[in-house]
Amino acid sequence: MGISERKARQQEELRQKIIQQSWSIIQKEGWQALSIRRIAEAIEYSIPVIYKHFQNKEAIQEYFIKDGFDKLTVEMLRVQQAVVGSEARLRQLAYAYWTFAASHTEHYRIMFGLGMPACETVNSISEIKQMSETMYRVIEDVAIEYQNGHLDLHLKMKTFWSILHGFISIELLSGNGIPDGPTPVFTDAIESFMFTLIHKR
Amino acid sequence: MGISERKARQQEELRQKIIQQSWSIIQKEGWQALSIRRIAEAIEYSIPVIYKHFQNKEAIQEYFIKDGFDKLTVEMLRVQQAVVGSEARLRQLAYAYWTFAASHTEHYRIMFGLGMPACETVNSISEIKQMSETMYRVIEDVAIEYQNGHLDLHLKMKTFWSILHGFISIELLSGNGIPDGPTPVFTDAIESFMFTLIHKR
DNA sequence: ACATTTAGTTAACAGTGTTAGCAAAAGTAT
DNA sequence: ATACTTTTGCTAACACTGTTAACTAAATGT
Repeated sequence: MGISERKARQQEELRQKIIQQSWSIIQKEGWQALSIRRIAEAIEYSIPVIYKHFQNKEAIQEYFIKDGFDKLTVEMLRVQQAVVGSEARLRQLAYAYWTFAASHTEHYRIMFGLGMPACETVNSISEIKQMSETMYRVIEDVAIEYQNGHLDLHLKMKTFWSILHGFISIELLSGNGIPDGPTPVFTDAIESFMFTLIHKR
Repeated sequence: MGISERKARQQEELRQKIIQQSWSIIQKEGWQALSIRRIAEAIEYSIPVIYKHFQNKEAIQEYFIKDGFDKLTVEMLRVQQAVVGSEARLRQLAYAYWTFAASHTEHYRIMFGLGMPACETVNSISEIKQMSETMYRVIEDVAIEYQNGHLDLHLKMKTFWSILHGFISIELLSGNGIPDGPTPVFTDAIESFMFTLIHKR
């Protein structure tokens, strides 16, 4: 009875084909250019088959948002392995975030564009939760190491994320794309933030 | 020869009607719901007349973006009159920014959504320039008062704006709308920033 | 061999931005 | 007042968009 397995496999392949062809269109011509018809043409199937794999176009966007946060989380965790010390790890986290936005700008735009699929809040998307929890843990490590565990670390995390995203959005606004490496202003802000984590007052 | 004046006046009225009806649709049903046909219906004219006043839909969006930055600038300047002292004025500026985003959330979304009309960079939109220059001057006043004029104030301004926008975007992400008044985390971040402006090191 | 499920199709609906071509009204000149 | 010109606005269409109902043909189960 390997038949249904094969079918399931083929369906999964088709789903992947939808995803990868969609991504190819997005990379070449931007999210704007992605339409159901273009996808159908690219995968060489008729339009309605797409709706067998994604409830609607919003679901495709949602997939890429989740995928983006997944990749960002993986990247954050990866760079940490290369370095020891909670402080250095937090720095690395910030740079990984910047680098992700700089090298996957279109993806970053989709993730944070005003088009956040309605109903769902940030807490209901587990991929975002994972990302922010990864952030939280690294911040926590720094605070604990310097005996500042009494700080409201969730608020600290919010602040950290706001700084990261803030700088990147303003950079995005200026049109010239995001510089490859973190700018001095950015690293300066990160250092300032770390200062508030490390030193009591 | 008051005829052509009257015509110009009527055309201007029609343009205003397009703007105000568009805004009414946006407020009631969001930017998503705004279509040329809906506007045409609302102003009780046929579709092509809209193209006499705006080159295309993007131009309408651009109008609202500029309008938004104008209003934000006005608001920033207004709140400053109520208070004396460069430090207090910078604080007021930050609160005005927050309040604008909180009370005109849809407008703020349009202004910063990934849909920034292409070609134009932040420097080519004079309304954005005005806003950021208003910001700059207040920051400059603080720096000068504390004899920190040697700082790169353009970078300081970028940092300030990044903080403001960063916090608001993250707040927007969480879905529950922006709290009416600035949150403690936000004011804390603003105070930290002002600290770096005031104290030498 | 027959019935049933499933995969995939065509064709349509209702909506979008945009524009070419035309009619009518308004203004100008004789 | 008549003829001409410009302005103003409309109808109708084009080329798209997301989405779905209804159908065919193939694959599977009995």
